[in-house]
Amino acid sequence: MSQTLSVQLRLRDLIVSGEMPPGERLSEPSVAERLGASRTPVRAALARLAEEGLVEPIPSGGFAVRSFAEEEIQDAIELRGTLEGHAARLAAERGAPAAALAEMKRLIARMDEATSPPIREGNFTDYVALNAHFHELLVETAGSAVVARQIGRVVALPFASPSGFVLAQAALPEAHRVLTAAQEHHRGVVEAIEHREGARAEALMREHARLARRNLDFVMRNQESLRLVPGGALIRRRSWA
Amino acid sequence: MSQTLSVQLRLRDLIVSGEMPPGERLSEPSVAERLGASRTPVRAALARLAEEGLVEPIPSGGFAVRSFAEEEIQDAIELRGTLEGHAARLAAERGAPAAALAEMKRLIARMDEATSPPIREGNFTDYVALNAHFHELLVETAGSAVVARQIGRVVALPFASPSGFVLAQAALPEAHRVLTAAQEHHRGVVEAIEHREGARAEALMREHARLARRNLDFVMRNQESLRLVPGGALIRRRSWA
DNA sequence: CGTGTCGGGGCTGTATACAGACTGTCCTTT
DNA sequence: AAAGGACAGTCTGTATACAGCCCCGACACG
Repeated sequence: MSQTLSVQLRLRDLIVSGEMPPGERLSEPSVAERLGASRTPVRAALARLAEEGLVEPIPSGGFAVRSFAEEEIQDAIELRGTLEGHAARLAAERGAPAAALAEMKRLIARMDEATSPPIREGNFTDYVALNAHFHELLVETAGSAVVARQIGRVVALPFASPSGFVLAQAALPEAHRVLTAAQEHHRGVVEAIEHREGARAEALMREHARLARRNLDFVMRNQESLRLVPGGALIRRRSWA
Repeated sequence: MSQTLSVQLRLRDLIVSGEMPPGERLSEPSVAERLGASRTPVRAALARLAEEGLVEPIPSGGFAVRSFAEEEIQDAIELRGTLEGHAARLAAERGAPAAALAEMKRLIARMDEATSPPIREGNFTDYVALNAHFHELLVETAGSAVVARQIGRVVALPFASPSGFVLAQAALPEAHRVLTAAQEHHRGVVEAIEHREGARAEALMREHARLARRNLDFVMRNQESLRLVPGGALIRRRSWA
């Protein structure tokens, strides 16, 4: 693995895990020393993280760890809904290969399994992986590199990803109801794509993303569950400074 | 201006103008020598252009000038329509400041002027500038940094921008009709935002982008007009290699 | 004549040196 | 005592040196 990639991944981990608090200045020399690399790969890694949106350039030069207003995350989630809706509509309008549809149904069935009793340890992480896979497959099925790339950029923000809040949601009293609704959306989208119902597929994915917004609402009222959200330490409550 | 930025802009010009043909390999030393900078800023500039999508990493290392399939551009334009529709809907739902609406109306009026007789030299370039400004203002009015950033990334591809085909469209026999339709869309969107009609605003912006797809269709059948399109040299006709 | 191997050239990734700009502090002056 | 200026430390932007890798071509051998 290249030094650049290594620095990028480790730095992202440090940020997302909250070890680097929002606002912390990241100077090239300090990061270089901390991660044991020279300035050149550190510089490249910082530039990429800035592209992702996890750090931002500050006026005095260099970068700082970003923080995110709750509204901003709501916007990002809704935007993901719109983009995934776009992808679903494309898949429906242009037709999806039977193999892709079958695979999506299989994933849905396995998510059903993972969320039905008996509840075992690790069921939720199984669900998270399956869910992520489902969403990726949906985007791929749309068959547009441009769209896939764009969605990838939105999802790069950890809390905007389709699985960002699923883990925290386990602590939610309505966890079961939300999961049932989510699975109903999944089923509906596949059916809509199969029947070439573009508008329905699009509407469903938009509504699907609203579940994440509900989860965010809840998590913001529950500081303990916030720690289960990747990047949760970067979220600032409504109206700080 | 920094060397990095200078190299980035000049290299982009060389690519978009067609001086660097698609497929041409861009090695750091060659670009550095050609543009009179050292490898360090060249490297940074290439990375940014890769982010924009104008160049792509090639397996043997380094980058090459990208080419774009017609379908890909159609996809990018439709995606822009969806995103601008999203922005318009947000503006409508959340309400737009009166000043922004007034400014948009003013821009529309000036576009009317620019497209009505007497046709002067430069009318079209006026229109292009006003149109670009209108679209930027619309995005800004949505009031979401996340959405603005995302749209900016799609629009970075020159032919996906709202004004990409307007200039070439001047050669189109239906130029006047298309412009009239576009202005009708502009008027309708402002009205919809003003009346808080989110769905209408969104639908109009989507339809608006379809005009660009029509223009692309035409331009692809008219090699001369293709040269008026920024980045036209990068477009490859349906099914090359 | 075809194939395999060896060598050279060029390229990327990385480290590091250096110049200019900036920030923050401390001292001096009013 | 407060304000302004000078200085030191640090940072970024840039250039450049160096190592390892890959690709291509040439040459020799079967």
